[in-house]
Amino acid sequence: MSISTASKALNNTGRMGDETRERVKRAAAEIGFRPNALAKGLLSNRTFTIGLLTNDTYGRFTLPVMAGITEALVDHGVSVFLCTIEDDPVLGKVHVDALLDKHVDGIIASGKRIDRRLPVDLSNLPVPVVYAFTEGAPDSVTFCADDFQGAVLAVEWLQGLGRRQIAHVTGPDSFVSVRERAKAYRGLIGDALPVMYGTWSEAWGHEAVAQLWNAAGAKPDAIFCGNDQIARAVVDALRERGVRVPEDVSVVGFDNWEIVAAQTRPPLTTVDMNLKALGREAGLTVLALAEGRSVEPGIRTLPCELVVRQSCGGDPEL
Amino acid sequence: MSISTASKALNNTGRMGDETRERVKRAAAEIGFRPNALAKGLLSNRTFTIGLLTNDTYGRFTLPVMAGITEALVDHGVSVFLCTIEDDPVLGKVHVDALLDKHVDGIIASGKRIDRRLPVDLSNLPVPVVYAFTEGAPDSVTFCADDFQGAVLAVEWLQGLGRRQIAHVTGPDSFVSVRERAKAYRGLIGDALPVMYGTWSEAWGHEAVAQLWNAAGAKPDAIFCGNDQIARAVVDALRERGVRVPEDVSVVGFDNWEIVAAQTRPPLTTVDMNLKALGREAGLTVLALAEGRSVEPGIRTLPCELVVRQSCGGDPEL
DNA sequence: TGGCGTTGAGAAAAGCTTTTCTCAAGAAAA
DNA sequence: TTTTCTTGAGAAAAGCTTTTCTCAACGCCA
Repeated sequence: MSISTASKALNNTGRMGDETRERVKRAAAEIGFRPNALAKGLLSNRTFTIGLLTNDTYGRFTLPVMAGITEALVDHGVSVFLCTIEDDPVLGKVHVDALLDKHVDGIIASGKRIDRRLPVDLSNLPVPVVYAFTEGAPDSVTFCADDFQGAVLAVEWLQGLGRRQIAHVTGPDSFVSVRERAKAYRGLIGDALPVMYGTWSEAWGHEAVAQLWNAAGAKPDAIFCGNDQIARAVVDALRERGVRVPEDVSVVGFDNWEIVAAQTRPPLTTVDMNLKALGREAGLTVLALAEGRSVEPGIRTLPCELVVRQSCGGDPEL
Repeated sequence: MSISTASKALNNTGRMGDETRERVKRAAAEIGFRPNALAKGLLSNRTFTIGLLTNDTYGRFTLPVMAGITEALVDHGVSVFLCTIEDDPVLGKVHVDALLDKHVDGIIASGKRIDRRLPVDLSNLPVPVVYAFTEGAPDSVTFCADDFQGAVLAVEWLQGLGRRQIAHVTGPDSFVSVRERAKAYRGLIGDALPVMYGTWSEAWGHEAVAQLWNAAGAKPDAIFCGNDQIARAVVDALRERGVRVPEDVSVVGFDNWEIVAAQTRPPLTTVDMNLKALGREAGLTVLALAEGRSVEPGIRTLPCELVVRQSCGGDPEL
């Protein structure tokens, strides 16, 4: 039996007797034959591997993205190299070179904020590059969450519950995400209350509540927080002051970071950025590019959704 | 110029004039020549890739392990496929098959607890397998943290601070880690106080404090917690009761999960399992096996270390 | 000057698949 | 019976490196 005949039998190509084809397949199954992906890749210029580059050490954002990528691509036989490059350009180059040497079919760049670039140059690479949750090069394909729409979702939810004095405690206004969310908030509630910018820490959540409650005048009946850590601290701080959540004040977070949102007492209603879906899209896109299909460049924003738990009141069934 | 001469020039092998060698190297650098790793792998049976298999969705334990692996191997030109297989045997097989097709040099299995196996059969694979923070097959190489020693570290630290009534609030006793830590605790403080088994949740931390403080008799002056989430809840619960940490009660956690330990008020003194070092060792070991060096099978425990913050008092400088 | 050793460089094979070409045999048509 | 198709199967090349072998040329010694 010649090698070429066997190859054709297994790939259902070429012309041959059905009986021959079956016989080959049986024999192959019997000896547990595995075609060597390296040889195949050498020939076809497709390795069915991609690289995921990130500077997100804790995997806070990258892990959901990675999960989405894998979910979308594992069925296509694609495996993913995860490269955590911190913010080190040298390390970045080492990893990118390793990926290129291995002839990955494409690279997805990810990160921990959408207005910063990875410290590596990904232009003029011989493989397609897609950006997910990090700033992309001009004319590249970039996926990110719709911060504006997410914030609208949160604030409208609070308004729908009858809340009118809605405060906004958020992160540093150097973040585009923060400014987008603040803009959406402003658009819905006007200029009655100031946006409270701070750091992404629990300490700031406590501090902000202190500022709000120590000030003279009416207190907020709802607080829209820039992330779940702040929200958690806000909830804790309110409880410590004897303010009931959600009866007296509704609190909504951002990120749906399970590990924080679900452990807060009461568990947080929060905005989920759908990072997994974002990863899925990015994975399918880089695959399309690898297969030579053309993809319109530009920034694609994916909608957020609200995950209702108990920190706002309202009927979780709705 | 023949291809073979060029190859020898670039690899500093073969015999040729220095001038020729230099000329080849210059030319290669000029055109940005990259040897094709696929072709090289086809020939040498080394792909400089390994697979990391895990069922730890949140990356709580796997990410530090991964960071260690990468850190140890990136210098050797090795890239790592990360495969999150949840607890799905089918998904596990899909990923393992994909890895084998791609001829990874080895596989590292990891997980979220050291007394459970991944839902995949990794015996009789054509590549070496190393286990890190998950239960390994018999006669395999397995790395895990020394829970007993870590617990000793924690309790002795409390004792060194003069604490005598040390409670132990921990997770379910179905976990080997929990039993190991409890055993170490027992060995040091005797049977005076019961070990309090519960769940790995903040709720349990609150509940446990309630039980301890609602009971009649003397209160503990220290609490050794089974993980940082419990420790955080314990600290919160104590504060809510007006008990001062660390003045009245010292609290020590386990895991050194930055995101929890550093945000707790006060920040947690906690046991670090050195997962990064564990990953490094696992990476170097799988590399050694891939290179044909022989490695003694067995379980290797790596020592934990105590990270001193402020929840115990004592001088962090010591 | 003939033989031998050395040195530099090229040829060829191996590693594994897939694809394209070629070819032989058998069947159908003339 | 001879010619023409059709069908099934094998040969060969390509994809890229590395390694082993071979070979030509040159210098040196006898």
